[in-house]
Amino acid sequence: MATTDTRTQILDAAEHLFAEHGYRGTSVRAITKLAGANLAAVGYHFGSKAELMAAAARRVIEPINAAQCAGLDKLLARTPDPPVGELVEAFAGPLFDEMRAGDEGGARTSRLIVTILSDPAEEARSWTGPAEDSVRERYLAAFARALPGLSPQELRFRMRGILAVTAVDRLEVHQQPSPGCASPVAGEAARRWAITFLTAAMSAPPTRT
Amino acid sequence: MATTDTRTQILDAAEHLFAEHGYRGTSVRAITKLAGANLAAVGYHFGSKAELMAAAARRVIEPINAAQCAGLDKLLARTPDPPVGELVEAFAGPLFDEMRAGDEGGARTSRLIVTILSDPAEEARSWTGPAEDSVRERYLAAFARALPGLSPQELRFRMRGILAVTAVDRLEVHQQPSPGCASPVAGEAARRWAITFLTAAMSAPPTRT
DNA sequence: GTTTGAATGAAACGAACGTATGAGTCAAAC
DNA sequence: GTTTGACTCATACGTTCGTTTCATTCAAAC
Repeated sequence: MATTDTRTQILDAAEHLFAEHGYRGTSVRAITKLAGANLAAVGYHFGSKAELMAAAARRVIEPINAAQCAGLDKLLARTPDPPVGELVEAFAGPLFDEMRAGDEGGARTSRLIVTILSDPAEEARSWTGPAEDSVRERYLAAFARALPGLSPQELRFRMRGILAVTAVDRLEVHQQPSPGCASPVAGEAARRWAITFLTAAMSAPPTRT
Repeated sequence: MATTDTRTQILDAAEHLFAEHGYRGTSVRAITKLAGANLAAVGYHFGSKAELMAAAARRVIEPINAAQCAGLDKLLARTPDPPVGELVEAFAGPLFDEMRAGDEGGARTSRLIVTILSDPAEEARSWTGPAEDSVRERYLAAFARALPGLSPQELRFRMRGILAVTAVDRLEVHQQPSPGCASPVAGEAARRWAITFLTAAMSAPPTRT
């Protein structure tokens, strides 16, 4: 118990701090201090700071990946050609669902994902496993069937647009709290706004060349 | 000339490195080495690393801000209620135009903007002047007229979505080059894809509550 | 009771960082 | 010819970083 406890507390602290300050902006000392652990514990349990980041990222992303995968399976079980809106919801929804999971700890989950995606540090891009790629490719194929006439390049552009928009609340968090607008717009409202926004965007007719 | 030359070369190098590796991932030593200048030159010409970042950001953002402002002026001179598509183009267009400006140096311009917007370092958020806010507020008002029935909160969400999507190519650059898809999709194609994508997204009916 | 091995703790290592200092350079002003 | 002031340079300072080392703790196995 004591073993797992320290490991888990370090992971929790790392998730929190990496999400808030990025990879380079977070020191191992700050993580162990927040976790109430010794400085050397990171080296002992994870090997290095980069591997700790990878472990924290895996722990956060795996359930989201699984949910995205299950959502697509459910859709495809019903019809071989799901409509765009449902594909968007199945893909983008889990990113917001995780936000509501924990009472308060879940809020930083999606922030960590976006931090990793946008972190300029090289260490943040080395750990992506084949699971993420495979899910993305499956959605890509489903969207391609739902949006005939769209070139593969433009489709990929739009897929990346989905990821970018889910990053939106993080941009808000990083900026000074906008006056006159409650910063935590509640995960549920943001989720539905994003799906509205993205469904319309994905459904746009191909750009004429 | 020699004075301005060193200052400009430092600015160029800083723009390049900040865009690629972020604020914390870029050392003053790396900047001065790339610029062919002495380490102390940063302190002399700019005062500190944070002020250098602010100067580099200002140099990049000011022309974009001016273009966004002029574009809106031109639209409003024609009609008091411009359509959504033209508002999107006037707002998002300059972010891509700057990309094509320099032969190759312009490509990093928009990347620097996104780096600043998404950089977790506190220093990256302190310098935003009143000019940026005023332009954003003017567009906000114009979009509000073009999209009646949209709550102010959802409108702000969508505005942030525009910024997020223009960040899209940066996410691509940070990831390993996607196989089977030429990474530099040419600024012009990305520009038109983004405008298609965003016009449809902004034009979506309000999310029903 | 002794041994074992995982886990923790305190301290230190070398490297890299942002910044500061003071001497040196050089064209223009006088 | 001298002085001035903007600029560049080599170097050093103090801090913080990721990592390593080694002694210590402590429950379980023998």
